[in-house]
Amino acid sequence: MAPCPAGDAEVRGFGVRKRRVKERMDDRTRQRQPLLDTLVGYMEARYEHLRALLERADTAGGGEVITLDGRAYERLWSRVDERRIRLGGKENVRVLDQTSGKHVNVAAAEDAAFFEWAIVEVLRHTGIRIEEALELTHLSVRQYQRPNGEIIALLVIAPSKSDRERVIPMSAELFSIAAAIIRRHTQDGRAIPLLPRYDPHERQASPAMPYLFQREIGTNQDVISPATVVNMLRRRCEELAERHPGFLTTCFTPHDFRRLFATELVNNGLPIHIGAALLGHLNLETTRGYVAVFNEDVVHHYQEFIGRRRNSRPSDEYRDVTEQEWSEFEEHFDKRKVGLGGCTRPYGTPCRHEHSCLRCPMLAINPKMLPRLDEIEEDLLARRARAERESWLGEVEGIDLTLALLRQKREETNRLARIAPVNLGIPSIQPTPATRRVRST
DNA sequence: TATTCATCTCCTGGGATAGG
DNA sequence: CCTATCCCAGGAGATGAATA
Repeated sequence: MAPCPAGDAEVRGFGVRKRRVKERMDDRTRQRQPLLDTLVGYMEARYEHLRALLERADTAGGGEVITLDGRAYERLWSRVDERRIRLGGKENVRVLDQTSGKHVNVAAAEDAAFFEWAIVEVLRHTGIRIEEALELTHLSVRQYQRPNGEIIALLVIAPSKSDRERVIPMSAELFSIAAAIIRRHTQDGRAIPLLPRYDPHERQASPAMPYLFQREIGTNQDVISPATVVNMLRRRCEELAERHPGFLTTCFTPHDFRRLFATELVNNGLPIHIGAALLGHLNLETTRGYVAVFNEDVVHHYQEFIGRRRNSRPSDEYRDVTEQEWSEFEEHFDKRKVGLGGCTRPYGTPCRHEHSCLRCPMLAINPKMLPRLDEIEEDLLARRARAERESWLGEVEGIDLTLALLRQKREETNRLARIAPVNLGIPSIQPTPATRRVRST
């Protein structure tokens, strides 16, 4: 098609309309940003509540009333349950929620709540598109070894919009979520079931793969569909609206987490081209479009970044990430060294759990840290013996506490190592320039 | 602007349950 | 054991946003 001449009536007003659309999306993100923590907290609390309820209702007899977090539930028992047991199965754990008067299948509700929590966590920690999230498989969780021997967990995102796969380093939180999903699927010692997934865009089913977001609905094992996630988020936001007025007019969609992720990254000082690599954008303008929410901040960061780069390489603005920049990004991990090993939280994000390294999930999952734990234990035992000789009672108590945590950590590490991809025969990868660089066109 | 893709919405079907 | 009903996930078309 021939290009339209400037001033053509057909394109007049197009720029204005684009700006209005952009303003609407920015406003959407601004509205949701302060609500994110509430939503995340609610999802987590809801899962914890149902998990505890399942634990207690499972052992309760029919008619027994269970009180949990101020809510009363009556354990139900029906003829169907007896029939299921007679047929060699297990009864459904159902309760009557005495507050709402509704029947709840606790086992199903707990399972749903787990995956609801997990998908929200994955979306907000990775900023990936909903389809990419649902396409994550066991094989997407990889590791690669830095030249210094350190292992970094990576998430391989299959392409959905562009045709290039991308690899993003996993934060401690993200890895613990992935491990929780894998652990849930493999808790009875079986591998993650291989399932085909229907792709609504391609209109065809994929080959059978160990999808992470799959669950049992009735007798069917199915991969969770995008519509399910949308509906789930709407239901949860509606529930929250009863207590939190902010949710009365605001509902989250999966894509909102992506906008929030992009905004947070850039506001935390991550160079925009690395942000683009993490988000899988081919064009920096796209990333800028996502994050130009807090305008002054972003413009400031962006100008500063462009300015620095102009000084060193005046004529080459939209270039690939250089080896040096990428190493700098990687070296950031080295700056996060703590007593017991390495903390691989994302670039530019502060740790909210200061002095809690022993309980940090990232520290537990790296089996390479085990010999180091042994060394530390020896050291602690020696210090304890001395403290005891000198009758420093407070010190002995403190060391005992640390020792207990350390042993718990070791046990956890061994347990996780059995299910973590590290030991599942998944090959390590060295990312090639093709998989780790920003492409600017 | 053209094209691709995300989201919404409505319909269908299957599982769970209660009651006969 | 059968059937009615409810609930919810999945499928697919429609609509509009995102992207190149």
